Amino acid sequence: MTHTSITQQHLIAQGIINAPDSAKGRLLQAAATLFKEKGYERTTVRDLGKAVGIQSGSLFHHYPNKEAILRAVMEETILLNTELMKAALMSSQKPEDKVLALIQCELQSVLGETGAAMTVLVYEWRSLNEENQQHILTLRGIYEDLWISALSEAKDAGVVVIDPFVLRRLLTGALSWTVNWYRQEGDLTIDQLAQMALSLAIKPH
Amino acid sequence: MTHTSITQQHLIAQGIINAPDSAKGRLLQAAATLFKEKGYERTTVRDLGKAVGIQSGSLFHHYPNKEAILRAVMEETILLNTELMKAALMSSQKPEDKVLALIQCELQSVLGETGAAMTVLVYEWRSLNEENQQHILTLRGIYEDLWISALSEAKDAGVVVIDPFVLRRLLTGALSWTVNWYRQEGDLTIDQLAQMALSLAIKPH
DNA sequence: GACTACCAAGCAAGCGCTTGGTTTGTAAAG
DNA sequence: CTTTACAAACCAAGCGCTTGCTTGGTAGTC
Repeated sequence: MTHTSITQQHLIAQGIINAPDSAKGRLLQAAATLFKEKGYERTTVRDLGKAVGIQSGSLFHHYPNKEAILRAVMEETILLNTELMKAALMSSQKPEDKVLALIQCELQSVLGETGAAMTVLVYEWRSLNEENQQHILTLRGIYEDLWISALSEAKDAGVVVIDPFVLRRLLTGALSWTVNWYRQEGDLTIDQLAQMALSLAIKPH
Repeated sequence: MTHTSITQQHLIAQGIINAPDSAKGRLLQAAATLFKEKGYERTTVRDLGKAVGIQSGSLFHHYPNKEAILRAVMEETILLNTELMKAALMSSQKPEDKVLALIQCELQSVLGETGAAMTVLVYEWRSLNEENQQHILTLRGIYEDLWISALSEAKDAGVVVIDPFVLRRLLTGALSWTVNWYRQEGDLTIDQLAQMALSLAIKPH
């Protein structure tokens, strides 16, 4: 079921993220799912232990505390998706193609396999202490820079009319909110949705 | 400081919502602020008590349990903002003016005085049990119908190109997300922001 | 034989909420 | 104008339970 991309394999080989079939990897996957469904606060360490089949106390052999698990979930997904976005950008030349690639990529992140972790990244950052928030914010900065430079290019090319920073923020909300309504089973494909989102962002040529 | 609109006064007079200077009203305002800042789960009844200057146990004289406070926060803000939106729609005729009115209204809801409660409404509905979720969903349905019919009108008039339901959902995300980045102190006014959002939603005449 | 991964048990703190009793506001009865 | 009555609003204390996390010990592996 689980599909491991080349990008993901590179990061695993470098020891940057955990393999999804390792003990830590399975824990993080389960944590992401639970944190998304119930929220971080409502998820207990006993829930986490049960989800991976160990006692709650044994979790603390892998992570010093519950918050470190949340941080790891966020850290791994932002690192992975930053790399995926870089890869997607490389195969696009025209500014509007780049923007479409970013939209597709972000929708895949949010609605696909890493969706649970991405949702947690977006909606649970309040549960981190200041130090961890700062850490995740730094990683997110790299990701956001990719967006800003692509949108700025598009604006210079004349296909985008409003300020790239405002546009990015409006898109962030629009795209991340899809997790609350989009269903794979429906008629609307992710690519169709990406096209619709693109049609909002750019003006007709 | 607090501005009480005519619409709000009507709802108070009818006993539908609590006056902001009543005991319950002040509790709900404090609850909205705390729930927004710390999240519902991280806010304790002792926090709530301290915020309004009473013992935590005394809260249960006004509401049967903590969740009822959350529900009341959501209920009052959705009722108020539905009425505000109806009022805003009445002074607009052209489809694109109606859409702009809705965008302005929703941004005011999210970024203005009822902002805390609106944020709670959007982000904390998971903390309600099924029955309360259903109740709030029903109220929200009335609100959403106003949006859908305005967007459908705009589509029939040819100023909107994508499906009204999808567009509404993309707008929901974009507009509610503003709470995470928009600051009153900056250069960007709410009306300017509303214009930008409108420029995404409709195509130039 | 050292190390990793785990279990079984439980502790201290914090949680939502209850209880029994006191104060306060209001309004009719004397 | 005072007295009596009563309910609403609140306090002080704490109960029962769940929480994140710790501890001491054990099974399996290189």
